[in-house]
Amino acid sequence: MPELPEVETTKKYLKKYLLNKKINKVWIGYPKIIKEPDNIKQFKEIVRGKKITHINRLGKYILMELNHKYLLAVHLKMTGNLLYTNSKTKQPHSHIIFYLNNKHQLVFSDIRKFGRLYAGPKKELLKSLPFLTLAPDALKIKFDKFLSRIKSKRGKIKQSLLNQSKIVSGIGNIYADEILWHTKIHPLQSLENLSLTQISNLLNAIKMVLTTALKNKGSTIQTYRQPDGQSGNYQRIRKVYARYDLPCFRCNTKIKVIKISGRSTYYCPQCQKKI
DNA sequence: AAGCGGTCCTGTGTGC
DNA sequence: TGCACACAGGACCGCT
Repeated sequence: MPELPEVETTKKYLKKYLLNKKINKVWIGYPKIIKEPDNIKQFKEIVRGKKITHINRLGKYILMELNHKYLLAVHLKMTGNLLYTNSKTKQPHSHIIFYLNNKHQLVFSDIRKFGRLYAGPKKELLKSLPFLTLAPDALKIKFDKFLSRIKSKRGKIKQSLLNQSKIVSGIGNIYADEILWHTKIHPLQSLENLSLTQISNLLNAIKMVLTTALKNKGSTIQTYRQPDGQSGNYQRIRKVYARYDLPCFRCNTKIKVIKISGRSTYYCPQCQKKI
């Protein structure tokens, strides 16, 4: 699933329903999901009996603060979901279940099992990888910082947007393509050749695309669901992602697809020219 | 520094 | 219909 808009949508929902709830019990069906600490007994000890005191987002991670002192962090990777339910029947692909003190459960489900959970003392966890190296949030960064980060790095724009520690954090494959289409920048454009105007347009497009996606509760291409099971809507208004051979909304040229570091990259060969 | 290919997994769609 | 293969919202790792 999930990039910043999907993670933020999930976070907002959880914040509404999970705050001040206590975790009574944890069920672990697939231990490899637990990345930190390395044994699941310790994981259960950290989490069990704790109250959820804050819920935040850091890049594509959801952070749940427990008793003001510990953190439970979740990365959904490609197909992970956090579902909030009071259903007694276990859904397929449920790997971790947190039983709460209000007859509800927080369920981590994930078809491909790439998602990961972390738990530990707050300060220590945030000082450890991968949290330590995350770039500023794509929705919060100011222009000066954005500019200086781009100017101090090299590489191609698409890969750079996907790299969570390079310029900003939160952008993934769908929104990188959407952002580049809106700014008319070719995905293989080098950072060093970006003009000041292009950099300014880029930041505006990042904020506009992510904010619009957020308003639409993210994109559901296949598996992303909000914690109540509902789909997002941004896929309906996307401009390029997964529109191979369809006409560009600006110029009618057929959308092309290429591979960039193994990821499908959609762009308009007419609007998005490389400099 | 940056860029690859491989890896972790399961499900779905396509073409023969 | 059956089967093989490519591909999917992410991100490490090891190598060049």
